Amino acid sequence: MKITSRFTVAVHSLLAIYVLGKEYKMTSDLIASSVNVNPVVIRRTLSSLKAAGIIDVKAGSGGATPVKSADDITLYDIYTAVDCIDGNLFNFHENPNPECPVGKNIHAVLDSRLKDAQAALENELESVTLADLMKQLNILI
Amino acid sequence: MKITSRFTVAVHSLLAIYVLGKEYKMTSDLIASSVNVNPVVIRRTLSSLKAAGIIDVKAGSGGATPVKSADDITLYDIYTAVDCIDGNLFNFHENPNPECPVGKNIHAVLDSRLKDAQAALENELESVTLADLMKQLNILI
DNA sequence: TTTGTTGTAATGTCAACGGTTACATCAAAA
DNA sequence: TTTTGATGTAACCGTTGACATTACAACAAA
Repeated sequence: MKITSRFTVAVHSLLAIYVLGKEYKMTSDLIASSVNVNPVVIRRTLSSLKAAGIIDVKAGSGGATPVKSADDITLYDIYTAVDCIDGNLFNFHENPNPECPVGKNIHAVLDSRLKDAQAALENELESVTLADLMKQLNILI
Repeated sequence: MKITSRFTVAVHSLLAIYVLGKEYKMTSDLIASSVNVNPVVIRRTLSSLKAAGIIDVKAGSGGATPVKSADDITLYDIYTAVDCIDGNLFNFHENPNPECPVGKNIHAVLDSRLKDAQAALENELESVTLADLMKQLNILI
């Protein structure tokens, strides 16, 4: 099972907006042609990023523009903005048998371990900003 | 998106086998009644764990038994045994546009960050053994 | 008012998961 | 040797979520 590509699409879109936005009007069509997905997918992504206060999108006249500073946007912010995961990364089987000593205590034993693992992932995402990626990207361009 | 419950089902099953195995014959039916899923789901899980060399399952006479020491089984071992993920945790959109400066370099910029995040998750799973969980469980029983 | 764009609903396809039935295979006890 | 109780596995189903796509209303600026 994988984390939805909405996440990498969102990161890609933001890089496009923040890096190319001065030169071009960043419409959903233009971004879509860079990411190589349907423009509607981009509009949905931008809608989430807008709701999270990361960018602004102009209906009518068109174009997405930065709101937050790239230094203040972490990969974790993007990951939560596009709703990769609704709470728990790990699925847990429902209704373990409370009559069984293992079933009765499985949550007590396992829950915190799963939370720790998820937290490790999310902390790592938290440690990277969009500005970090832009620095790297500007060297390559 | 979530990591399949095969993982927590496998951990639950192993705890049952390692903790209750001395007292009971651990058949797929018995484990299924503790986990509260269909016995076939358990048989599939046990089959994976057997292929990974963690347990032995006796066809015919029935019952699952430990092979590896609980100290030598990490949550990561279980996670890989049941194939939660086939390589990359993060899905990446295919074919970003190589004509675009962002599309051309998105992998160079993002891949290592995603790998780091995934590694953080997996290292955390690697740091917990089945024996750790058994210790906790035995206190609660 | 025309034009280009965004917002969003609706629909279709596809893959994965988990549930379930069915049955062949197997090993040990009777 | 037959019976019994398990496992191994194929087959099929229903559900869910992702992503693609079409369609069109709403909108803002030229």
